[in-house]
Amino acid sequence: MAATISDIAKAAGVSLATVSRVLNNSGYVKEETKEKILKAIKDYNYTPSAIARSLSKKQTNTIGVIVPDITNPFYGEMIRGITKVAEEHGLNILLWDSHESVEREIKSIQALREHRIRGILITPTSSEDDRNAECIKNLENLGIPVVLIDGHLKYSNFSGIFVDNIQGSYDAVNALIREHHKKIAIITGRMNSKTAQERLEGYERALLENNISINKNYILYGDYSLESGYNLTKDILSMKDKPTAIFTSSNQMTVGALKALSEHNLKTPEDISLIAFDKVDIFNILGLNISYVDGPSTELGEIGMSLLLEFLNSEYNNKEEKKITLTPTLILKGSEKLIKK
Amino acid sequence: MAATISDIAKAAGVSLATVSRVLNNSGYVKEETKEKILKAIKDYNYTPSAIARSLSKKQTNTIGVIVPDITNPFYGEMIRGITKVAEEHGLNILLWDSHESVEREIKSIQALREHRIRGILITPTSSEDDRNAECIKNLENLGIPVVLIDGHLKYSNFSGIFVDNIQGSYDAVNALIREHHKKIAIITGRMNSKTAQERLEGYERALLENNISINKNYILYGDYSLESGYNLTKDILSMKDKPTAIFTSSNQMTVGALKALSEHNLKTPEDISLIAFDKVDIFNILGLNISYVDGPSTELGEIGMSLLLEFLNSEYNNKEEKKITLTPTLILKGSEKLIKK
DNA sequence: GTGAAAGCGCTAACAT
DNA sequence: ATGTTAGCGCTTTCAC
Repeated sequence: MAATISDIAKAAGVSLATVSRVLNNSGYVKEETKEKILKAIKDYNYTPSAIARSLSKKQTNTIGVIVPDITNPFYGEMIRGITKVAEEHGLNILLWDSHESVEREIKSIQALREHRIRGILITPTSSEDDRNAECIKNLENLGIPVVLIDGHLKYSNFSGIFVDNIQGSYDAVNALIREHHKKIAIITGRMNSKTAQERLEGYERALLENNISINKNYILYGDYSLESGYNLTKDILSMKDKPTAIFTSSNQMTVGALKALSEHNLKTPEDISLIAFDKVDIFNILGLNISYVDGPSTELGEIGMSLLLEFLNSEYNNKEEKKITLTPTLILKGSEKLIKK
Repeated sequence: MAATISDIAKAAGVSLATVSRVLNNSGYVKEETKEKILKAIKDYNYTPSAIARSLSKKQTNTIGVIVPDITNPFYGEMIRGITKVAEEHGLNILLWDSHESVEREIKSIQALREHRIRGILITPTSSEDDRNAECIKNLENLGIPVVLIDGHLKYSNFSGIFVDNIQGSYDAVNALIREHHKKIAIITGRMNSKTAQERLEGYERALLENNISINKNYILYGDYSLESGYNLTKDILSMKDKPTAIFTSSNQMTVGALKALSEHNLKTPEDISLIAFDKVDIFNILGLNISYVDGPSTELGEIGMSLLLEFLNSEYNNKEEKKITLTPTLILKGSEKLIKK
């Protein structure tokens, strides 16, 4: 159906090679010949086939992106960062949403491999599972550079751009302690995620450095979903020795926590204090003034893509791994305050 | 770097054709030969090239998706719907974010054309611009089926899945009128969008049917951005003859409106009533109880993709256009109430 | 400046 | 049941 390069060659009365030259702006072509070819291209509404070109060049111009949840604006912003940089370099994005499932992650990687992507950007769902790590190691062995964004893999010798989760939650919990909170609960993620482990670590470190002993009951494990944040917060609210503050370690769980508070007609910080990891724009827009640790979503995407470009441009050598860590900023809005009653 | 089909053939001591047969499960292959080939595939960590396959078959397995704003969860959910159905049929998604810009939309379409996508799903940014319509008409002429999702194009003879915007806002405004509101403002979208036009039309129709004359001052034109919702709401609040209710016609603008209200320390419905078009999950989670017209995001994606599949499976004939319209549901939460002071 | 021809990795007749 | 071969649409040497 669509015109091919030889249709154009025929129409312009030249050879394929010449058409290819004007298509790629390579080699010398007489101005007059060029005109003829350009006209034929227009007449035929011709667009070169990236497929044929890729096969011939033995290289595509697409990169693969795998995120855990496309409906989470955090990842939407990350993708914007990625595409911004990718576009500047003529790269297309093949997108997959893993739905926080390692199985789907692996399937996605397989599909991307078939498409001979130049490189891959991934926020892995689990850092404790052998399967995704192996699968991704495979890519590297094939010479396909991999950049992790804000998430780790087992055997962590992968390049990537990360957020200093330990520092982030350490700062957050310290802010609570400075307000004289002693009973601080944390709602953290699944323990097969290094991110969750680190956020917990920052929490514990802050407590210990301040000689506050760790109360296991105050450590609640969610799964990054709104529901888990909601349920765990209800659990917290029904404790006999109720915490005076909650640290929620992901945006969806924070929303769930606030839902629970709202249902109980509790306000922050009057009734209970709260600091969140990750921004939820709407909170502050609505004047809720929730303090939070700001993980730079768009920046993660931009820097991650730039890192990948470095690998693509240099002769890629999977021995030299490169890790960049961004330190998140603690934004205090008032919800951390301890209101004496 | 990566192994090819002939590496496998050599390793297994058979011809390319036989390997191809087991790869595609076509034709007869002796069980024993098959075993050998499968083993070679494993040994070489071989994955067939979708590129080469596409070129040979003269058909890819990717479809293009263009949305106006990937950071908007509405589109995230829509994409989930699309990918769910696409995956079941072995289709990959090449994603583009138009950033609400026709120029970017056109560039995206060009990139997708180069990749010889099977079909395209698009939520166009403007329905008044000749350029995107022409560009997309072009695709159809090439035999590439196009499905619009929740957005129109100039010369509207395109297939697609839509939301009954007129009915949606008609219902919403009627609900306000039933509460005895007479002064109702609308914050609608850019007038180059048919969606915005329709939402305005429903508004006007409801007023007229109830013998409420239309006050031009109460019709405010935004651009779907949070900022515009915010600014226009501030404008409303500073009117001498202030409306008693606002109808916001997109989720981001609703957030902006609520930001303005919150800054003015105004509550809904006590100080001013409000109904929104599109759900903002967080509102209701936080107990804000904002009434809204529910546009079914995931469903739009699923049905849109299914429609595209129909076109792909049947001999595609661009003469028979097919439009499906979903009627949105009005969800009343209380924010529409008129509180007498 | 331009053309001829090989080759990219695969599929699909057509042979055998 | 398996092999041979042409061809998909393009790029890229190498000639001329």
